[in-house]
Amino acid sequence: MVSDGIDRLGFLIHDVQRLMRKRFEARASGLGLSSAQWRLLVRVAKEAGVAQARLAELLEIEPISVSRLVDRMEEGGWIERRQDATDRRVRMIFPTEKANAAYADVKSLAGEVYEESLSGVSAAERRVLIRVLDTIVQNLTDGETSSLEKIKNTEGAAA
Amino acid sequence: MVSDGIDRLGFLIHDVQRLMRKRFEARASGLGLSSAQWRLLVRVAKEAGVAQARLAELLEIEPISVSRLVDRMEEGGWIERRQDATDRRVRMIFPTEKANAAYADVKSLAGEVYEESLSGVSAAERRVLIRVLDTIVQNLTDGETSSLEKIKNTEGAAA
DNA sequence: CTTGAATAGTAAGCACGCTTATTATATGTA
DNA sequence: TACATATAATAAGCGTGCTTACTATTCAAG
Repeated sequence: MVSDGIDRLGFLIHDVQRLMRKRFEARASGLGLSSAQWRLLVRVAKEAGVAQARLAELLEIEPISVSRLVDRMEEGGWIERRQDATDRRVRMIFPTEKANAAYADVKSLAGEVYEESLSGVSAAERRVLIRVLDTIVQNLTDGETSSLEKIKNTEGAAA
Repeated sequence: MVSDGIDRLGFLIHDVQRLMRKRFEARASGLGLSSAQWRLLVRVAKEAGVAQARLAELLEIEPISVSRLVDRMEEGGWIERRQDATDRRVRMIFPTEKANAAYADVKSLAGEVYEESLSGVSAAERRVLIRVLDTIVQNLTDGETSSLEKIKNTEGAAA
């Protein structure tokens, strides 16, 4: 137990997240999509017309962060804001044709990054990895379940 | 293989990193140390007098990021810049007494966050987790080994 | 209907990462 | 020695997250 490596968990997770994001963005740089934009796009693709506030819940970031992310993605031609007819406070978000066209490409690109990441890792180890990461998310989400409990986050996300 | 969850790896890693950072910073908020500052402090504690450029290598961030992080940490009274006598370009970084005093506390605090994260995860699963994460770091670090190969990153980091 | 609370979105300003460019200093070679 | 190159640190400006505070709009209670 002296050196099980758990004391490096934070550094490890941080490094893995950083390296995966970096590699993804290097691959996707030709498209002009960052990983944050890709995460948002996945949600919008599955739920066209979603309101920004709902996106903030789904992505678990603050509404203001969605606001500015959507600003840049609208400028980039990835999404489109439309007024809701019945509630004038709401901006509905739709993917553009450009986004729909890029979707499959970027998804398979993300898959490539995952495969490169997991080179030399057995199927059994992969299952443990995913299960443990799911557990960590659950453990750390308890206690701030207020706005999250209603989110069905388990329907296969793509990246 | 249809639904092994690997297609969620990026999202999972991202979520875990975000949640762990958030919880750590909530705990450490009383001290005024962010997780980025804590990472830097761990390095400086082990290698007092290290140059900023070396810190950038160790932390695997850009020198300019170190520069501004060090600015804020100097303002916060965590570290101190000193001129190198033999090379006037170099600023050597030293931890302050305040940093040394807080070190053990923050380290055990980080350990608490890890334990909360891994609640319900067996010792065997923890070993797999750490080993797989190490493998991912290795897989994704290959090919950009230019400035990293000389870094002994394996001497037990604390958080 | 009117008023007060809740909700959707944005603004301003900060932390921490980045790229690109600049300044100061060392170093290696003609 | 002198000049070209390399290195250490910083500046400027951007992306993506945050907190706090604001406006516009809707909804609920009286």
